[in-house]
Amino acid sequence: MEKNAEIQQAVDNYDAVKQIFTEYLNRTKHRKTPERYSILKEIYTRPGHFDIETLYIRMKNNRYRVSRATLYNTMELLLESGLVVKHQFGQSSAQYEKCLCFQPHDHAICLKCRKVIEFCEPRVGEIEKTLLQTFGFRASSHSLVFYGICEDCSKDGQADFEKKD
Amino acid sequence: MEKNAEIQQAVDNYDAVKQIFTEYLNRTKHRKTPERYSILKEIYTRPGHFDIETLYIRMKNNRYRVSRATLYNTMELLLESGLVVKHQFGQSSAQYEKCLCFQPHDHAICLKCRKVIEFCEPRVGEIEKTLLQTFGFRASSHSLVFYGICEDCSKDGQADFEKKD
DNA sequence: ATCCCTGCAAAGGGTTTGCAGACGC
DNA sequence: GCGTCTGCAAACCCTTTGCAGGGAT
Repeated sequence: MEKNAEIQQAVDNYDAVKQIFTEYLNRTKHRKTPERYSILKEIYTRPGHFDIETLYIRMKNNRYRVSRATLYNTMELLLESGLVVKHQFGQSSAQYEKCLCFQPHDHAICLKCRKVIEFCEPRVGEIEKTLLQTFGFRASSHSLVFYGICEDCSKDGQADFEKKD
Repeated sequence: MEKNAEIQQAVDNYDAVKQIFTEYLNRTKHRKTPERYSILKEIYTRPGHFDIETLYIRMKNNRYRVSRATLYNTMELLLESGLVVKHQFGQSSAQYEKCLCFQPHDHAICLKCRKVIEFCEPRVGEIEKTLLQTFGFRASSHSLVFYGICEDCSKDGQADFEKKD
């Protein structure tokens, strides 16, 4: 329980993450370039989801000079090292998220304000078991996304729905 | 129970679907063009998932003349009429599937052979309820996809894993 | 000094759009 | 005949690729 909190804190700490990344780069014989570390830093010092274009703009505003090509390239390494996860919500551009993958979690996206809610769902694990029993399918990962209306937007526009009695 | 079977048969029947589509076109004041019906027919007389390019080739081989633009356009109508659902697995092209949406279902995709398994999961509905209670989020739809190795591919390549005792 | 990595720009693939002609209404 | 739908091709967006120069090792 408290161990999880510790881990989570480590995740938010750039130095710890930097070390993990360095080990990954050493292990896979990739060069430790300043661009790669500045990208990692930018990702880990900001909360939430982001796409490549957003990250590109953010880094540009922070006086870093990185090309989109390098961003795509580096995201690949971060994905493989498990420091980042990638989501493909709908048909728009891919969304990335910092994560050490200790806790796979799921998402609910508001169709009005595009807000993303994150939550953990142990029952998904049970569904996985059923999948194995029924089809012999061994799941290694999953994606669960709910689309709907969040609480705030529910209050705003659909107040009439509530009155219905 | 048996009613479901009846419904399912109706779904597979082009004439029944044609009528539903016609009603939709009337209701929404869209024109009933031959292209739209031939697309609907092509979709409903073949099983499984497909993408636009596959559908385009298939129709070309069947002496139908439709452009990709019309396919995209018509898919939009079929989506809105509930006769087709759209999936975005990964970052490749969108996958479509015939469906009257009586039974929303989920998918498991084999990372080796790309086979898609379909299954229904009532527990997802329970997760939806939790989402409403916890965050006040009203889900209107969802997407649940498992990635892993199917039974067949498990036998092929990972036989060693089974022996482990 | 090697040769991987970077930045730039062009190419690529899927989807959308603009336009002129066709045809459902 | 009016106004929408079609086919074609160009435009579009996100992502990948090719190439020459630069920097990590």
